[in-house]
Amino acid sequence: MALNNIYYVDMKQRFIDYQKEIPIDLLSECISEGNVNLAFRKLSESSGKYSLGADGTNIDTINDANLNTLDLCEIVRERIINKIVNPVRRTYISKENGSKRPLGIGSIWDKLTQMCIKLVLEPIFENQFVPSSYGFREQVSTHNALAKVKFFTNGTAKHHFIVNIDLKDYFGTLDPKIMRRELYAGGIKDKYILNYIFRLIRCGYIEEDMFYHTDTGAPQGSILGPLLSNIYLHRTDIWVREQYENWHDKSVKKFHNVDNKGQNFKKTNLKRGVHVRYADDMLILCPSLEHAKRWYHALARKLEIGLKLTVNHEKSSIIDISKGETFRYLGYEFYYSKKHRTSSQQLDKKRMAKIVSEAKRRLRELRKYPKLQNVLNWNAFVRGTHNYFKGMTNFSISFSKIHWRINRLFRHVMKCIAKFTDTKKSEEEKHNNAQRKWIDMQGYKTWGRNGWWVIARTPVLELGWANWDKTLIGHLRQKVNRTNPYDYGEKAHKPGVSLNEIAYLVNTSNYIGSYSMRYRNYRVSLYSSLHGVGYLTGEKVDVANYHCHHVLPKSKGGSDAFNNLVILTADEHRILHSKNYIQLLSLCKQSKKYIKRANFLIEQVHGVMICNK
DNA sequence: CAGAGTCCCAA
RNA sequence: AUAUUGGGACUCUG
Repeated sequence: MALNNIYYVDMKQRFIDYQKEIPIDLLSECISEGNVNLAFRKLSESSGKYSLGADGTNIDTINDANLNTLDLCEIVRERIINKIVNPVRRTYISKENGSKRPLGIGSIWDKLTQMCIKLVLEPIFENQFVPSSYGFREQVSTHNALAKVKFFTNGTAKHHFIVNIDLKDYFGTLDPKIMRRELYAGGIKDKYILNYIFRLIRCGYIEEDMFYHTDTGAPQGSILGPLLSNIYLHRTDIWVREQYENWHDKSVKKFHNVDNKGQNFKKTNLKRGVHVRYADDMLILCPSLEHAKRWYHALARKLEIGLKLTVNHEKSSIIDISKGETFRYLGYEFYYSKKHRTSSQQLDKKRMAKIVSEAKRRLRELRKYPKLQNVLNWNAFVRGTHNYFKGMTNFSISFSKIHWRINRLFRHVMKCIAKFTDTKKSEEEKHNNAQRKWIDMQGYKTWGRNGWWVIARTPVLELGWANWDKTLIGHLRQKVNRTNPYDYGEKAHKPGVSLNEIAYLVNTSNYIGSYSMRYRNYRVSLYSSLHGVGYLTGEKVDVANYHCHHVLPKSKGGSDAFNNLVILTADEHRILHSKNYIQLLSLCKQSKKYIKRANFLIEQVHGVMICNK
C-alpha cells in the first residue's frame, strides 16, 4: 500500500488512518506527491475542466505548461502558505423560480489547491458527520434522505409534523470566523490550512472587469464549498440529534437507561424530532405540533444567533401532513393518503410542467433534426427523469399524466420521422426481437404493449412507460453504510502489473522530459490498463523497456489523447522513428493482425504505405 | 474487467 | 459558454 501512495493516495487507507489520529501537520499531507496526483486526475475528470477562471486559466494551462508532479506540489505549497487565492469569475445560472443564482469559477490553480485540501479534510470529517446529513457525501444520494423522510412520515412511525427551515443564500452567508471555529472544533489544528480557508471566504469576485470584495460566503462552484457547508452545520446536526435520536448517548447521563427510554424521556426537557439534512435543506419530523413549535424556535434561534445565518421565515414552516397539507423535498412532493393511511409521494405541479415543457422542446428539436444523437439524447432524458422519480408511490400515475399532456405532439412527431413496430404483426418478429430485448433490458417491459416507435434503428422510449420501484426509497435505504465511504468493495485482482512496476513508472514520469501532465498520467494508465501488453507483439513489455508512443506524432497534429498512445518496446520505438523503419515488420509478431498494426504505425509516422506482399 | 467519452437527476 | 458535489444510465476501445 505504501507504494500506491507514490501514485495516488489511497483514500480508503487514509480514512482509517485519520480515524486513529488527525495529524497536526496537514500541509504535508496536502502537498504529498500521491495527493497532488490524485487531485490533478480528479480535475481532469471534472466536466468543467475547460471553463476559464477570472485569470483565463483552465486545465490546458497546466497541460501546456510542461510541468510534472513535483512542480505542481511546489505550486500548491506556495499558494497555501502564502494564502494566495485569485478572485473568482462570476456568472449566473437561472433557477426554477426565474431568479438567477451566482456562480464563482476559480482559476485552475485555486481548483488544484482546493482539491488537494479537500482530499485531506474530507476523510477527517467523514469520520465525524452524522448519518442524517445526506448532501455532498461519498456514496450517499438524495434517495437515502428521501427514504428516511418516507419512513418517519408513514403510517407506523407517525411523525406527521414537519419543521421545514429555509435558509436565505446559505453559501453566501458563511462567516469566516465561525468557519474557522468549526474547523478547529473538528480537529483541524494546522494554521496554514485554517488561514487559507479564512482567506478563501474573503477572496472576492470579478464581474465585467470590476473587482468586488466579499466578507462572507464560499463561492458557489468552488471545490471546497460543498464540504465547508457541511462542516459549518455539523455541530448543529449533533445538537439536534442529541435531543431525541441520540438523547441517551452523552448529553443526559443521569437518565441513561435504555430499557424504558420513552418514559425517561418525559422527565427531560428535550424535544422530539427526527433530523434530515441535505445541504441547506433541513427537515425535522416531529410526532406532535407542540414539539414542532419548540423545534422551530430553538433551531431558528441557533442558526441566526449562533451561526449568523439568515432564516427565511416566509418560506419556513410547520406542516401537518395528516391534515392534508403537502411539502416538497428534493423534488418529491409528500402528502398523506387517508385511503392507505400512509405518506405518499407524487410530482408537484410545477415540476410536472417543467418536465412537460422540456419534453416538448426536445420533441420539436427531434422533429427538426431526426439524428441518431438526438434520439439517444431523448432516451437519456426519459431514462434519467424516470430513474430519479421512480421511487414515488404515484410514479406511474404522475407520468401517465405527463404522457397525456404531450401525447398529441409526441404522436405527431413520431408519424413524421419514425416507424412504428407493431408487435401484433408477426412477419418481422425475428428482426424485432433484438429491439424488444433491448427495451426490456432497460427496465421497460414490452409485454402487453402494442409496439414502439423506431428512429435510426433505435427504439424511442416513452415518458408514459413507468414502473414504480419500491426499493429506491424503501426503508432499507435510509441507513447508509459508513464503515468506510471510500471502500467500493473488492475489485477483482488484476494480475500482470504489480505496484512495484507502477511505482517505477510514476517515479520516471517526473523525469521523462517536456511532456504534459496529461501525458505523464496516461502513460502510466495505459501500461496499467493493458497489463503492459505490447501493441506489436501481444506480449508483455518490461517496465524498464517500455516506451509510450504517439500513433499520430505530435508534429503532425497528434494529441496526448488516450487513444493516440500505444505500448512499444524501446527497440521497436527506436526503429520506428529511424530511417530503417521497414525493419519494424521483422520485429513484430508475424501474424496478419500485427503486420497490419506495424504498417499502420509506419504510415502514421512516415506517411508511406508499405505493400507487404 | 479497465481506460475515455456522452447523457440524465438533486442541492 | 454554465461551476461544484453526489447519485444514476448508456456508448466506444482492447
